[in-house]
Amino acid sequence: MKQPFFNYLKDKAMVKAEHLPVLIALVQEKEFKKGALLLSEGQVCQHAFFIEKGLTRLYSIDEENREHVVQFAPENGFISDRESLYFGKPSVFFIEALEDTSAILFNQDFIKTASEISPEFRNYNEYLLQNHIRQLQNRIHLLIGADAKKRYLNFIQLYPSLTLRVPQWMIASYLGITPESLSRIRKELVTRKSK
Amino acid sequence: MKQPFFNYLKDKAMVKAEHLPVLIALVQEKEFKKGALLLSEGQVCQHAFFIEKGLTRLYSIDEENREHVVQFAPENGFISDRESLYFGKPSVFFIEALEDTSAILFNQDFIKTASEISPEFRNYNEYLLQNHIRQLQNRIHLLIGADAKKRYLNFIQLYPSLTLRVPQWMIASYLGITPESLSRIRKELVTRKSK
DNA sequence: CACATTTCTTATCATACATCAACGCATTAT
DNA sequence: ATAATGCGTTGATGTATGATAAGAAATGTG
Repeated sequence: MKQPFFNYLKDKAMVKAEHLPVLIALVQEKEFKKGALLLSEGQVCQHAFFIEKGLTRLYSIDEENREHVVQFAPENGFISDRESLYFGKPSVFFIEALEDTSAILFNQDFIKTASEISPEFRNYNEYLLQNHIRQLQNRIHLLIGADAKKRYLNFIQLYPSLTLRVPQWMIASYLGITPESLSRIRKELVTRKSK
Repeated sequence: MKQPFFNYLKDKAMVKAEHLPVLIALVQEKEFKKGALLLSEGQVCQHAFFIEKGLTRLYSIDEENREHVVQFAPENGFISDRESLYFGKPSVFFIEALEDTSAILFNQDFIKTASEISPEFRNYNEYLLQNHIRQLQNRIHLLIGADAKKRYLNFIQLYPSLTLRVPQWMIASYLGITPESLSRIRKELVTRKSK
């Protein structure tokens, strides 16, 4: 149990062996069936999730009932609504398991405590924040400056494994276009390449 | 001087009086004329900037020589290329003074040292990161889900003062549209309202 | 297995926004 | 003053993407 998270803390976050059992004892593990919601709109997000196995997405539903995918998180990824978690506001997002998923749950208190126990954890947590900002800024950059085809090409380059596991219409939603448009783009790319 | 930064640390970041002089001693102050660059593409960003007076923008120039405005920072705002600063990579961005500007410069070392000296500073720094993420996610959300008019209305609501100080074409760039389109949107809004 | 549901594709038409070009009005430089 | 430059506006036209609808393919379910 909790083995992937243990390994992740050890190898990626470089948490010292002595601190590992202490930290691990503070988190819960939970299973979610495909389609289950880890977070619903209106709830205050109580946990961040570390995905041990499976695949999840963060998305919203707007006034016109359209879904907008904000993020995917597969194995070894983190997912949560930081705004809700950190600021204690009701979330406007859903988090859904796209496959049967096993996740580690931890709250802000855990992050605080773990940061005090382990400087390595603290550093890694800051790294995660910085990295998150980097990704978001990159995405904004693409949304502002690149057309749909470029954004799609960037996506498959950045997340090749997701391209296969995630339904196309969700990728379209992530890219900010309709499924039909993505379908056209893919068609064009295939025929272009075969020339 | 450094008075505005001093006040900011005291009032916003809640840094204790005893720590203030120590921290202030570690940062530099610098003036930039309108049009001057605080950071150029290709450079590794060495500082984060706290704007005491004036106005700045972070932007990039793409292959087709188009500018894309990523962020504005007026008085009491922070601006930097976090990716370059934190990860030590050459920046793809420019930071420009849009007005005569007075800024406080500080590097990663300062943040580290200040965090060790003052827990309040550490907390505030984390708050800034979380808040940055919140803003970026919000913007992505708008870019994905809202049309240009909605994004503009959101902008003027969020940054009413900027709307007056910043050239329209830069706002258009920030919104991801052309200056011509923004001009038309504004025209439409004016005539709608007067009905 | 058969049936229902979801996902993907394709086609047609509609629209938001981009492009290109011209002009007026400031501001700045000569 | 005059010229030059930058910014905002407007009009004509083009293009990428959206909307709608229908069918094909894939997937799930009794």
